[in-house]
Amino acid sequence: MKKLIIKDIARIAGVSKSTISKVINDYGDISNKTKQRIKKIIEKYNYHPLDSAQILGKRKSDIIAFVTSRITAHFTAGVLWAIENRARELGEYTHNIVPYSTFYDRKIATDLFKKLLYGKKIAALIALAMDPAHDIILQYKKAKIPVVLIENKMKNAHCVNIDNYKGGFLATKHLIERGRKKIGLICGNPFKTKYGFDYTAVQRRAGFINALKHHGRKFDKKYQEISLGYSVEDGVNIFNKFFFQKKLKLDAIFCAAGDMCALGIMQGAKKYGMKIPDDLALVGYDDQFYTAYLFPPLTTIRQPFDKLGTSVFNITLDAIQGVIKDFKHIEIEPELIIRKST
Amino acid sequence: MKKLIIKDIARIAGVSKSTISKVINDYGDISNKTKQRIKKIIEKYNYHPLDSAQILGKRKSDIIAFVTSRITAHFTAGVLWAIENRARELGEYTHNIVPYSTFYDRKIATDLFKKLLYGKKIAALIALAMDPAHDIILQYKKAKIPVVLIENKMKNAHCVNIDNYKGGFLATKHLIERGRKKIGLICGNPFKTKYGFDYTAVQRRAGFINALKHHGRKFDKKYQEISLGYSVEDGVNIFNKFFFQKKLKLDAIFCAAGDMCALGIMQGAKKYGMKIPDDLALVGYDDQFYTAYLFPPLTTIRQPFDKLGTSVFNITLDAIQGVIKDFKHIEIEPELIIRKST
DNA sequence: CTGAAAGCGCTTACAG
DNA sequence: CTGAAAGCGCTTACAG
Repeated sequence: MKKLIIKDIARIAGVSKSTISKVINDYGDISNKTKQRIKKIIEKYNYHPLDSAQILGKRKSDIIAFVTSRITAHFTAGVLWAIENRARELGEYTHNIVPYSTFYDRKIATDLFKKLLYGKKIAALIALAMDPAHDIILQYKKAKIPVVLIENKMKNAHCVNIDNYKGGFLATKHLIERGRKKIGLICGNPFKTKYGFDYTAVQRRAGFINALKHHGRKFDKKYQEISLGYSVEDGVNIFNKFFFQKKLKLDAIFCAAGDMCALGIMQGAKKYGMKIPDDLALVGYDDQFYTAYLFPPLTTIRQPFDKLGTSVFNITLDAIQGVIKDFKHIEIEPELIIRKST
Repeated sequence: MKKLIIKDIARIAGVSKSTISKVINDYGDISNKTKQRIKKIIEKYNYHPLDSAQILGKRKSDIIAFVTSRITAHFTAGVLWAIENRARELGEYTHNIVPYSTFYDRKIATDLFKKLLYGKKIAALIALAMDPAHDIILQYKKAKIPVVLIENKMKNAHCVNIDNYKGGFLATKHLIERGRKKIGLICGNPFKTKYGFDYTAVQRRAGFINALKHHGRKFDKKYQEISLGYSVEDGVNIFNKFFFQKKLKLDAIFCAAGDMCALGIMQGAKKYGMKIPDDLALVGYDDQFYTAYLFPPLTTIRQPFDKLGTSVFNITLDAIQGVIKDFKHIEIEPELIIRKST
């Protein structure tokens, strides 16, 4: 059984290829009778138009590319799932949202952005925690392909963030209100380097510093450590740095570098007999599912994936359809989840 | 700046489109000089062939589809990442492995399998924990598109599994050797229903039962509970069922339904003052990263993602290239990770 | 080693 | 409301 093509279906239905094409694409100017008849034939013969031929014919594709360093990372996976679900809900672009990993490699990312633009004619680009060159963003703009950035903020692109500043502020305020005096901060790299920097770290740190100020306290650099790996191991190392190298007497830590890193702090505390929250209050970031089941359960900042995904997908659709004039910049509210660690 | 097409590059280089095409595809019969010269021009002008035109021209695509219920689920994400990395290592099909979620919906899955076959001309299909109809597998066979199944076993397809029987056996044997007398089993649905069944549950359960037999014990149905959600909540409920409804005096549980469910058992034990492992030994399944950091750290069965990913990708490549004659059935060894919960 | 021409399977103005 | 024909941007026998 050879694969059927549009010509075959046309012959079977006794009409022209044009007519079949119009039915496939649901164009208006076909009599309802013909349309229904042909739809049945398509169904019966299990005909599927070859999408590369469609793309070539239409001079554009329906593909929305979703680019990030690692599509299977926790936060990313949550966002992607939310976007896919939103797409499915709306019945638009289901199975046409194609995820790409760049393996944390700038060169791969740059090449990919170009390939998607010139070699795929994608309908839109969604990029999570990526830092594309301005030049590339401009090429997309010229080609009229919308770019939606998550966890970053740039000109000539739509940007959706979970308000990281607010997350930092909320966490810190909470620790202050719990009566904590010496609060350590752990965050990703907030400084610009040639390899890029972590936009969320900048924001969360600013929230931390401003919450202190707001309560009449000063930020002391000594109380800050940077985690590049966001890992449990980083947490353990930083615990040692705080308490044994620097010999600080912290009574709280805000781990803006995420729950995994906070888990490392818990390991350290456990090992040296420090009680959480009595001796040390701890706030994480992300609300990874297992944090609710730790002993003690971890207070943390929840990032509302669903809202984020919905917002991103809505903007992407609007941008593709040209409904939006200006570039949108959206901040989504994070949520403080209070548990027993504070 | 309009997008450049092959004609433009041909004009710029002063050669024919055929020649450009041959350079792009690295066909042999081009003088090295010309080849190098044209490569430079392609680079300089940032030319990217439109892949849908290539697919149409070549009458086949380079896309390997990766289909599963939810590409962002824990196990899936691990496997996908391993496959992507293997592809990248080999420099083959990078960014051409396209993941699709079927949202746990059989109809969506069936439609997708057909669309990929007829509408995409994919090079191969990898499906994880999917249960496609035999009929569909046959359609792929006829079209000579290789199908590689992970976590399932069917005729006319290559199958790669992590030996779930062995995982069940190892876990149970370990508990017996720790001197446990009354061992409960929690697993996914091992029974065939019209919605399909969980192949891994069947295997792990068989391993459990046989390990008992092997040590002169009998399997008692009373000691078995089924988790359909693999969730913490399921674990909590089953804990109550075992100890309060059935009033069993278990001294061990093998939670073949995964670490999350085992986490639920730990919650239950914590709540009612049962000490792990003293009162109750516990073995999970999956070795999700956080299990090492629980109190106590969880003994569990590790599923070697990397080996699995590598094996799957190698088979897929071989099958595409037609190097394999028969359908391969591979079992990968799981690993018992002993921690403090047993 | 290189090029002219036909073909891949669709879509889309345009004419009727 | 329907169809003939040109076009999308590639590849590929084939001829030279």
